[in-house]
This record gives sequence, structure tokens and C-alpha cells, in this order.
Amino acid sequence: MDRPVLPVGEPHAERADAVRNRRHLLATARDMLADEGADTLTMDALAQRAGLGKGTVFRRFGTRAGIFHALLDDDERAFQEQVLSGPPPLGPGAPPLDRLIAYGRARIGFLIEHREIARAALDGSQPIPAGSQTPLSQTHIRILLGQMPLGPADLDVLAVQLTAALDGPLLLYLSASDLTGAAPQTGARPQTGERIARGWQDLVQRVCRT
Amino acid sequence: MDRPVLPVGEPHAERADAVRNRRHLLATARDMLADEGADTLTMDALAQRAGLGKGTVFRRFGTRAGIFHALLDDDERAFQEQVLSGPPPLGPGAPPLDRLIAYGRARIGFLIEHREIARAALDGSQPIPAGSQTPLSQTHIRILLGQMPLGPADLDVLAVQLTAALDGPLLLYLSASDLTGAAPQTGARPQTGERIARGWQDLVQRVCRT
DNA sequence: GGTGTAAGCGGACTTTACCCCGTTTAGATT
DNA sequence: AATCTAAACGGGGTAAAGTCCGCTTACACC
Repeated sequence: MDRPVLPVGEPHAERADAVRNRRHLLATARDMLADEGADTLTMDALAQRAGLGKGTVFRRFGTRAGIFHALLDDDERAFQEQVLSGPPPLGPGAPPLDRLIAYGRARIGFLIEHREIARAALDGSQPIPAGSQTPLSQTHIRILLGQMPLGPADLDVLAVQLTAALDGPLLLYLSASDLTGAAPQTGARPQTGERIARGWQDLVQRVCRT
Repeated sequence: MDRPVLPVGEPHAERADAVRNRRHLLATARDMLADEGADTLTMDALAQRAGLGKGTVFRRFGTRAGIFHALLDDDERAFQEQVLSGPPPLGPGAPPLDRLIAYGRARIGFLIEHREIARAALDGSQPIPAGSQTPLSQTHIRILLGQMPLGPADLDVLAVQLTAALDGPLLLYLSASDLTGAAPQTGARPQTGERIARGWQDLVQRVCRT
């Protein structure tokens, strides 16, 4: 007899209850975040509020930072789609340099908008290489660089450098920023984001001019 | 009568026993590091091995990462001196671009040499802006940039970007690297450091060409 | 030398992240 | 429906960071 018929490509990646619990935990985490902020979001508290065991929370997310990482990934999906198949210059179709500039600008906007989560996501005691949090960023930059005439250059290293250069000022901003008091409005400091965006554009143009 | 004679500039920054204890703790920490590595270096263990109370350890260093930071600062003093008043091109006297390249190379070498401590120093759950660990790096880069003809540019942002671009690949290397097993020899991978150094030189030359 | 006081010290206590492992259950197979 | 097994669950247990506060001590001044 053959292997069982029909559906399975993979045996079964995740059980239904597991999926349900993951979603429920994520939703609960968002509620807590809205209610009280990131600090009081402890693993115990989350488990209790979700009506699940602490073990389950750890099984799903591995670590506290993992929760925030998952939340961020969730929000990032839409953003990624814009990059991969949205309209130019962010999406494909524009010259690589323009796309690079647009990408930086978009990422800056995205992270500033989600700053509380973003900040909490990078806490952990694990190594925190700027840019390995989002291999996507680095990969995308790497690809765009490959499409440009840069002469002899170590594109892999350059991609890491640029990813870090993009994230660096952001991290500085995120950590210095007034995440303490209730921010009066969402776009609290348009200027800072704009300044970083201009800096990015300038840097990239300098690096890529022939 | 004048102010009391002789020494004091400040009332008394630190009591003698405090100084003694700090030094003793630092030395003990180095011993433990050499004996067992960074992981087993807990605050309790350090206090016990040093024959002091845990409260004292926290009073002196504030946080676990603080200990490693202090160790690194200690090692860094010599390096800083080279930068501030050593021979060119690292020290003053050479053209700023050359100094920038030399600085990057030197910093890469320094951090790779002290990788275990460096890695442990950046753990904490506090914000970890690349480059704010060492404001010195950023400041130095900023000053050198100011001495170059770069046209219109936001030098402060550019300095942050370059600092991050210098640290990024290093962090990646430090975290990926085989810090686990006993490294056979100190200069385990000359190539990686060299590759990063070349990347730095290339980046800086691109950014600064007129 | 005596004295006052700010700084330092110690170590019990609290809080959390994270581990472990016995128990339960989804869901495939018959 | 009955059975079987790997995955998921629960929640008590552990370890380590960081806090607190009453006691001790260096040292400036007399």
C-alpha cells in the first residue's frame, strides 16, 4: 500500500487548537498593550488573561520578545506586500535607486508608527544585530543593490551596512523617544522621521552615485 | 582662609572603600570570565566569589550589563588614547578620510579581540541603539566628518548612520561567531575581520568622495 | 582623639522569564 | 466507534536580576 492518499503536503504543520490559541494569545496581547502598555505585559499576566497556562504561552512564542516579534510580523505583512508587489516606486517597476529610497522611507514610517511594539520586540538578552531582526530588510536591500551598477563592491557586506545605517537612527529615536507619557497624537514628531528619511536618501545617493 | 588645602576638586566623588571594591569586583569578574565564560557570571556568583554582598555589586554597576560595560571601558582606554593622540593615520595629523578608515579598522580589530566581553556588554533589556553603547565612536566620526568637504548634509544623522554601519556587521559577526566552544586561537578568523574592514573602507570612500 | 553624617554595605525579598514533565487531546488510521 | 500517537496543555519549580532598608563605616571637621 502507498502512503495515505490525498491532502497532506506536510504531515500537519500545526494542530487546530494550537492555531486557535496562538491567535487568541495575540489578540489578548494587543488588548493588554492597548490597556496598559508593554511593561505590564508579563507572561503570567498574558496567560491568565487569556485563560491559558503559562506553559502554552512559552510553547507558542518561546520568549517574551517573541510575542512582540509575532505582533510586529503580523502588522508587517501588509507592508511586505507593498514592497513585493505594490505600485512603484516602493514596489517593482521603478529604478532600483528610487526603490531603495522609497523602501527606507516606508520602513521608517512603519517602525515609527509601531514604535511601542517595535521597541518591546528588540528587548531580549539574545544577540541583537541591527538588521537580523528583519532579514527581510537586508535581503531586499541586497537585491536592489544587485540591480545597480556599483563597480567592484562586496554587496553582502554593503547590504548589512546599509540595513544597519537605516535602523541605527531609528533605534536611537525609538529608545530616546517619549514612549513614557501618553503621546498626545500619533504623529507626535513628524520632523524626526522626516529628518531620518532625508538622511537615508542622502546616504543612499552618495553610496550609489556612479 | 581659603578652601582646605591641596587635593580635592570635588568634595569627594567616591569613597576609598568603594574604589577598592570596584577594582576588586572588576578583577574578580575577569577571573571568572577566564575560568568559565560569560554565561555563568551571575551577580550572585560574582558577589560571593568576591566576598561581598550582592547589594554592593548592584550599587557599583547598576546592572549585569554594566559590569561588562565597565570591563570594556577599561580595555578601551588605551585604544582611545591612540585615537586622540597617537600617531597618524589613527591619531591626529592625517587627512580626515584616512583617519576615518583607520578608525574603523582599529575599532573592528578591538571589538573582535574583545568579542566575548563586547557581546555580553550589549545584552540588557534596555534600549540598545547601535552606537549609543559607545558615544565616543559616534562623536569621533562626527568630528572627522566635519573636517571634510561633503557639501550639504545632515552631519549628525550621517554620523549616526556610519556608526551603525560600522557596528552592524560586527554585531552580526559577534553573535553568529563561535563563542561557544573554546576558540583554538585568538585570531580565529582573520578573514572576516578583514572583509568587514574592507567593506568599511569602501563605504566611507563612497560616501565621502566629492 | 572625638563626633556627625553621608556614603557604602549586606543580604533577605520580590518579580519574572523560562524549564520540566505528567496529563490531556486532536485527528489520523482501522 | 475504537484506538493510537504525537502534539499540545498546565502550572508548579528554578534561577537570576534588581529592590529595599536597617546597620556599618570612612572621613571631614572640630
